[in-house]
Amino acid sequence: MIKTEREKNIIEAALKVFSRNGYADTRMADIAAEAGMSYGLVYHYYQNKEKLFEAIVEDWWAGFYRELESLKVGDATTEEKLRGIIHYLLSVYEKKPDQISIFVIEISRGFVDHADSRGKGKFGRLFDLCREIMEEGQKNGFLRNDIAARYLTYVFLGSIDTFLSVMILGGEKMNASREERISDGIAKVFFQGAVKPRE
Amino acid sequence: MIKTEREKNIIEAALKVFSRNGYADTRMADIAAEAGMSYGLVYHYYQNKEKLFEAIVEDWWAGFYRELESLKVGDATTEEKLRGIIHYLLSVYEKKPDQISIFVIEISRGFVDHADSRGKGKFGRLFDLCREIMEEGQKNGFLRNDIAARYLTYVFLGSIDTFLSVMILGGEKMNASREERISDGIAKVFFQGAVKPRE
Amino acid sequence: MIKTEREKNIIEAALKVFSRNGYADTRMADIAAEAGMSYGLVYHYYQNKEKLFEAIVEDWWAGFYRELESLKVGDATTEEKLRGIIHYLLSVYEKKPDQISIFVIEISRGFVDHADSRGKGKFGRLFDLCREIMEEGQKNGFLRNDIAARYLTYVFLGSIDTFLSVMILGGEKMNASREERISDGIAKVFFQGAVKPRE
Amino acid sequence: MIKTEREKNIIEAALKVFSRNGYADTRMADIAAEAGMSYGLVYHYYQNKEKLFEAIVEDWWAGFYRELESLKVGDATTEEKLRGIIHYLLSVYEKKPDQISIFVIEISRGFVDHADSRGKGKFGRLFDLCREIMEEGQKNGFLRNDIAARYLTYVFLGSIDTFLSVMILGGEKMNASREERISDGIAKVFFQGAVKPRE
DNA sequence: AATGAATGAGACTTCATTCAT
DNA sequence: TATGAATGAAGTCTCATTCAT
Repeated sequence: MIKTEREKNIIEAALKVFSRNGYADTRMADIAAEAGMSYGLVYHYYQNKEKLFEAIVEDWWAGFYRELESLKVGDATTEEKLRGIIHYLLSVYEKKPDQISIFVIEISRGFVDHADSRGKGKFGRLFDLCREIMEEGQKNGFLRNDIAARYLTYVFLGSIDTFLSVMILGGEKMNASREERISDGIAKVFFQGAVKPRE
Repeated sequence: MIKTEREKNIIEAALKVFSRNGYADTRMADIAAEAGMSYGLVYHYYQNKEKLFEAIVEDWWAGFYRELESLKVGDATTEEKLRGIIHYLLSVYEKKPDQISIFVIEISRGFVDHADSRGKGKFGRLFDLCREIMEEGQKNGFLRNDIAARYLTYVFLGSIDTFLSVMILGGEKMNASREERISDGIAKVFFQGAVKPRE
Repeated sequence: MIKTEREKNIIEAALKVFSRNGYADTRMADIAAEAGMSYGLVYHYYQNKEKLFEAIVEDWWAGFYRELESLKVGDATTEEKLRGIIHYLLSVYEKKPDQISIFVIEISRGFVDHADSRGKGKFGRLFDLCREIMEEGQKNGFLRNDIAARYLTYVFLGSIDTFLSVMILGGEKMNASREERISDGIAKVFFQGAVKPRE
Repeated sequence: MIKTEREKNIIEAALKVFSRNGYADTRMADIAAEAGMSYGLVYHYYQNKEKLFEAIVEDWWAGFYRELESLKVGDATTEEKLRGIIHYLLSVYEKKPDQISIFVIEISRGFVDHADSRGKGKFGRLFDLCREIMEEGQKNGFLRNDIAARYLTYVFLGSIDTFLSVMILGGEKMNASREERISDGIAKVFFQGAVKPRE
């Protein structure tokens, strides 16, 4: 899927506006204005608003899956893999907060709407991939197996998701050291629990 | 805030439709139809769509805060309090899934929009209440204090939120025994971590 | 046309609200609120908004005609009669500014609309009565007859009308001495002209 | 303020419909139909009904002020200047009766409403300009100064206004010779008074 | 490629009026 | 008499989308 310069412009602008206003409150004209072109031209490249949104979502998932898959098949330990996911998501937030914003606001929730038009299936695939890593971790004895792998997945992804949400909500800036601290916090709680270990 | 029968009708119908279609895709006419009345009557009771939505949100938070506050000030242990929150949210889901749906879809995300009109401040208060319980837990030595209380809060609420989201997404039915199992799963992971305890 | 207390309440309230907001921007509910009753009751006495408005207009014209007719048939001089009209209108403004406001805003202009529903014919009758006085004045040699009586009428009524409009616009309060001065100003210009008389 | 052809179309159509039905009873759809286009297009050019109306009013005043200012600063006598104003207004009526109609029906009265949105301030400026001419006339000894300049202004403008109103009401057609006669009638009464001069 | 004029479905909302109580 | 719940016609306005240029 090679993109022309124009297409990249549009996607970038759309990302910004969708993440700022949400899908419903975004007008094609806003996106065009943000991209510095007429809205007619946006239609030249993207059939309609829905398709444009999907293109963004597509981009997002494409990158995410690439990362996830490579993590999954790699020979890292389960802990490393899961830390890798946390790290990946937080680093995307650091570099492209709008993209995460779309993910959080429209995809991870909006998916309820419109059958699959806004990514329900894709979201399911994320869960699946993650769950497979969990199952692997249970099989190799690292993770507890008195709790279903999918439950572990929910807790895990939910934690990250809420962190991201809160940061987006608060308009918080991210930087490498902060990311380090947060990543570690999520990982620690997830792996060892919130209860203070007995000395 | 005493409500007439009609007002209850409307709120109930609105809850159903908003949770089914999301705020943006809900028409006042749909709500009126669901409530079996003309849309004019809806306007007789609620100034406009936004205000009607707010009334629902208000109801939700009112109930939630009541529960949370009573949990917070009670003399239960930190663990019991946190389990109480999990239990409360899952049980509301069991009894009134639409209400949780609104919470998850529109409030916990939509709050980004519209300044506070969709509950950003209220959401903040939830976080605060929860964080205070965490701080108490840290003070009394139950919870680890190498991780900020607000981070613990995020992981905790994020886990529950994702569970709820996934169940809503999947249209899953809840029942008491299932609720028990899920509650326990979330609590276990949160308290003891996902790592398999060494025997 | 005997009116009950209730009917007088309504007319008074309607007068106030119509004059404040204009016909189109007045809601039946506003009138009812102003009258301290439910709008259902307003309908009990007046068939609809149009009819209620007409009743007010009717009242207004009834009083005005009574005055005009009595002036016309009286044995006062033409000058006295015309001064009488000026005086009457200004004194009504002093006592019931809302009533004049209705006259000015809705009747003297709004009459263009709705065929006769808002008083076109009545307005014509005012012109006629006034013109007859002018004609009489021309006949008895007081008024110049190189100008059509109806033109004199327009100038005469137009002057008063504009005074009233400006006062209403400015929210100006009227009192006896002021009324005296204004009456005299209008009369002087109308009778002797604005040009400075040669000494 | 250069206007496209379309904008002129719209203004013209709006002028016609507003003057025919009044502001409140004019629907945007009517204007669009009159202009032979969809109502969407009207909104493409004018933000909303209020703004469209304002644009018309703006146009009207712009032309009027241009005339008035040039009259005021010219070196004509006071009498010529005032006759100039009468002539201007009547000639506009002759050429564009709708425009005068708007002025008379909605501006010169409707200004009471909506703060300034319908031209209260502009109307005040007209009074001021006219009053300045009156004051000049008083200073140079042409006009009587036992009557306030603003009172002279009211009588003067009121006379013209009523003529215009009556003609609009009667749907009267204007032509050059008639205009001549009316102009002269207004001027004569205003300058020399309605009283028959003693021979 | 590019523009933005043009269209019209559709949503929100108002408010006169009716009517059961 | 009196109330205000209930209805629905009608109007304003938005905005995705099409299309001539």
